[in-house]
Amino acid sequence: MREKRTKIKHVLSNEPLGESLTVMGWVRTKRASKSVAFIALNDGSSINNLQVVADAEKFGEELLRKITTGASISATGKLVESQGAGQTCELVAEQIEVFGEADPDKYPLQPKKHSLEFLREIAHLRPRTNTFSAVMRVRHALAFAVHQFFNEKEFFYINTPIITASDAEGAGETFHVTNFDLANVPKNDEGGVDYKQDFFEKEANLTVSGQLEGELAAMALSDIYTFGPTFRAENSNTTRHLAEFWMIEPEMAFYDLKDNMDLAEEMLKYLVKYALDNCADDLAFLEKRAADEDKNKPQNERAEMTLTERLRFVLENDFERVSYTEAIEILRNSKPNKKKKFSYVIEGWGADLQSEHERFLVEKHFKKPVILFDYPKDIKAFYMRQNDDEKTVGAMDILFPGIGEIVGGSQREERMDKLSQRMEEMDIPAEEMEWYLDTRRFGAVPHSGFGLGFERMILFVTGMGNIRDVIPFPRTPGNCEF
RNA sequence: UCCUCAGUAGCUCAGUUGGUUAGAGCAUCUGACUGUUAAUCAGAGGGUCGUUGGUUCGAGUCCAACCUGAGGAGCCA
Repeated sequence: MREKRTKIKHVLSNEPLGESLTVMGWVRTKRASKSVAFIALNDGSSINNLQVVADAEKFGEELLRKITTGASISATGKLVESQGAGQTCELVAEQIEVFGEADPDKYPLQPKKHSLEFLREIAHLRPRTNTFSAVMRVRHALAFAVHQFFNEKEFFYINTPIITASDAEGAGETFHVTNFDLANVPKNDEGGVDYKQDFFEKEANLTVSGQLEGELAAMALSDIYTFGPTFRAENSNTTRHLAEFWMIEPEMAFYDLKDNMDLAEEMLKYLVKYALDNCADDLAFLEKRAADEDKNKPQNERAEMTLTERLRFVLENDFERVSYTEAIEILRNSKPNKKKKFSYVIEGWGADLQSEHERFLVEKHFKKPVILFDYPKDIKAFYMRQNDDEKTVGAMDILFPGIGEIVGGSQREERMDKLSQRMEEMDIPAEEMEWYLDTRRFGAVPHSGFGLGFERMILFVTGMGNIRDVIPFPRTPGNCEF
């Protein structure tokens, strides 16, 4: 029988000096001299390692040889005050068991800095690095905080389908779901694909948003949220797009656009605060990592604030709320616009904002998170509520420095006539969406909701630069390994 | 998908205007060292220079195509 193990996090925080205990984990490095070996052991419970001291004579060359970077061991011994600098306590091993060796000639992780690009190629091993274990712990904390936030607000967590049949949501290219033998796809009389013979007897795809189903639930439970995977078959190759990502989509009955913005801002701040309160060690590590990386950049590209300063700044300041119309005026009168520094010069009202414009507003003009609202209806989705000016809809996007759009939402059009008119104008096939339209036919109420890109949030909180490094196994065009 | 840049040892990189046997640091291995902190010191092994084709007496270096990666744009969360 093995002794019960203690997680290293608790060993380091409680420091039960003099007690005998067992720890288990993976070896980060081993430093050996003739008489004694020092093993830096990490079990993922914390960014910090526990130093295990192994007497060379006691354990012998054969055992110590197996203890290499990446090997997994169990060590039992007494926790004592450390004789060396660098740690306050250490475990003097009386017993060591090697669970699994890691051939040093083949194990790709070394006790040195690796590039994020290299680690992406070994995504199955990268959680064993400081950076990725820290990111994953923060990711967990944020996911937990999402549920806690909504639970405190008496929202209900609902699960919307991952496989859907309607392609009418207009949120981008979809992945098809089929049971067909692709080498021999059944055809109908017109020569098209005969979906009647497929598993669902109709065309099906992976969801691009849980919003429409979320609205159905909100029309009964008042306040709901979804938190699930989302799929977009867009050929996007950027630091902030994934083909498979996680999205949080609250939907609230009786909320207007302002209520919606209030909730989104409160939620983002709650998540940031939760991370600051609960992930201090990991954030300190990530802050240092980001600062080191910054040193390699030219002066003008370096961050003005450290990671935690940035998080506190978001927490302590109101987001700037500006209407699309005001934003266009600001942009039109801005220096880069007048000097034609923008690739897309703002001529007038109605233009879609390019990311250079969003960056200008967030990073140069306001220097804080910005909520843009009341967009022209022609550049937004069919379900957004039409304003009385007949030009704009009650949409809102939250823009974060360095990330861009982190939240996109709107007040939904609850008036049947307005909605069906808009659907017709935008060629949305109503016959596929009767179930959705029923919410407008029966007991329609004003309601609102938004979508928060979970990985984009993690990007902001961890200070990482590429969305592929904040999800364990990223799916992007041409990449579906692991 | 478009634009730009990159691909040299396990990793991170250097390699002059094309010119003999392609280098460094780290990692690995061997040895030294009574407590180290990405330990230190000494030595060793390790390369079809992304792929294919071309120019040339001669290509890591020049040209073309392709592959892979990164950054930016678009799409968006």
